[in-house]
Amino acid sequence: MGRAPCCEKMGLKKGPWSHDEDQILTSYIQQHGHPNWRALPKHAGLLRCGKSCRLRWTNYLRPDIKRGNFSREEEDTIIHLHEMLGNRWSVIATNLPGRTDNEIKNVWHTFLKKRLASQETTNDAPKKHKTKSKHNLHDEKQAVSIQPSCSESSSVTELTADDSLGTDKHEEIKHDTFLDDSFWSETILSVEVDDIEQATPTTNISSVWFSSSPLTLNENKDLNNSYIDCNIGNIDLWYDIFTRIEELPELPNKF
DNA sequence: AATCCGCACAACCGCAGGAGT
DNA sequence: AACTCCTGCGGTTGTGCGGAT
Repeated sequence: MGRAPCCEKMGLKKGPWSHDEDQILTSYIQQHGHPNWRALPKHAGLLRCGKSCRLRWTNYLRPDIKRGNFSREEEDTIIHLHEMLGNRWSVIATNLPGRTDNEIKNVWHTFLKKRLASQETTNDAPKKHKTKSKHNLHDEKQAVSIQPSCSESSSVTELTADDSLGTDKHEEIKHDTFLDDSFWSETILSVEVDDIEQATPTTNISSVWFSSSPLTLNENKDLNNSYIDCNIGNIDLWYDIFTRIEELPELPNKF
């Protein structure tokens, strides 16, 4: 598994993409697709490395990219998924149609910074946060409510209203210690994205997942049937899930 | 009005792992 | 089995913008 040599050739352009480059890349991919990213820039006549082209396409030029502000539901989804999955941005992105992992990662890091800052200031009342975003990502929420938006409070542990996990907010579950990627990708994340989209702001994300799509822990039908319409806030539920998972003999033990 | 500062976003970098030979 | 190539992912950095001073 060697490392891909990338961009070390002299003459390859780096930095922000120009409109012309975007046009060239877009038109080329629309005509030929992108079977080989490495060869693409040469064939398309771009002085970029394939990696850069792929990134530009997937994060910006793709026609299904959803631009603009994150909705409250999307933010809630990110928060919940991050709580469960950690920094698996690509997996999180699969549940947010039109959003890229890079975008989600950026959003989260802004949350995270604020959370860290808020932790340092203990449990003071939410400080008024100045909005400086050039895209005013969260201005809408701030305009309608003095209460901190999730982007302001940002901390998973500060979620309250619908944050059922908040009942256990001081127990940060380290899923990585006993679950591997396949579990999440095959189980929770097998959800139809439409389910997420249909979720109302007050809809509990996890109930959406579990209620409308079958769990795929094929070897455990009991588990499959037990948690339909379950609520994420039921800590007994999660305890039960995790204990059952640990009982699954076929799961690889990487640890 | 000018400067400073912080935020948000785009893009880059390096690594890991799958696929092909 | 071993090697190389390619792609995907996550962390990090650079830059521009806009609010604050």
